[in-house]
Amino acid sequence: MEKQNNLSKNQQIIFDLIDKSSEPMKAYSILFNVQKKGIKAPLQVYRALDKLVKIGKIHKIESRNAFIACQNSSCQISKATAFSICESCEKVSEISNSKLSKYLSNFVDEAGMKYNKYNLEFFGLCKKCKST
Amino acid sequence: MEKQNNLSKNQQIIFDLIDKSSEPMKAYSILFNVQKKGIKAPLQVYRALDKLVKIGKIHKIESRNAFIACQNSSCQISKATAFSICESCEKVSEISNSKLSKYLSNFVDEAGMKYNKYNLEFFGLCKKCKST
DNA sequence: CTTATAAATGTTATATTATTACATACTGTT
DNA sequence: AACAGTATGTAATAATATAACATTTATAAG
Ligand SMILES: [Zn+2]
Ligand SMILES: [Zn+2]
Ligand SMILES: [Zn+2]
Ligand SMILES: [Zn+2]
Repeated sequence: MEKQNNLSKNQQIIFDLIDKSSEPMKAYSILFNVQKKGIKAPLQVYRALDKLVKIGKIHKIESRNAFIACQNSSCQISKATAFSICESCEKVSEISNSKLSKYLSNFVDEAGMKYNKYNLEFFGLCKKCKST
Repeated sequence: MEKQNNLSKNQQIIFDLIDKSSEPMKAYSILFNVQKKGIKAPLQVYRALDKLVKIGKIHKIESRNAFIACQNSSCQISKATAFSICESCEKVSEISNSKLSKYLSNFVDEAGMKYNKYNLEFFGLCKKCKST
């Protein structure tokens, strides 16, 4: 049986906004967009973001300080994330490649250490930007 | 022939500090530590950091907003970085594993796209923290 | 229903990280 | 000397994130 994770009011408002956005959203942009719904302070946004990240509904793009909805219903664990980022238009997509995730999840470093979590960000030019 | 990259005064001061630090340093901690050497403003620090990152002498640990000296003289390109981060003691090491870097540099996503740059951060418990 | 506990909220203030804007100086090349 | 590129100095401000404290709501047990 799956874990239930019903979102609270603020969490739902903020998740809906991020989920319908076509690009990663920054915390203060989120704040601006939900003020009409009664969320007035940064902390209310950050608290919801923290929770949503923890349960894997969204991910943080660390190099951009921005948040994107999980595109990959199976990575609710939020422990193994990979993204492609266009350095020209800033388009971000979540990479869902089982070979890659297996390779990284099973990676053992020179000291024999295994990791329970990783975040990978690839940078390059997206199709559209490459062709122009 | 290699590119020369002589560091300027501020760049050298800041690189030396980061290089001799046993842990990643944050920008304002760097600022505090170099004030006696005449570097007084955040911008002076950030400018030196930008340059040092660009030439690959240091790397930014994105998830920590901190900077670490490159441990791997061969990655001066600063385009292919991988780190292990202990979630308990925050120890960070640069991973130098040619199989991993080849795998990631050659990675092609589902859309056939190749990337010229990546950053990978692994999280877990270091040896010391695991044993306690 | 009552009590206990954890999770979520509201609010103010503040800390931390990073950039804009503008003036000046240094370095190497022609 | 003139030029271009890089680096510096300084002040102000923007953008990102957390601390502290009071209150409320949801969940589960007794
Ligand atoms: Zn995901
Ligand atoms: Zn693009
Ligand atoms: Zn390196
Ligand atoms: Zn540790």
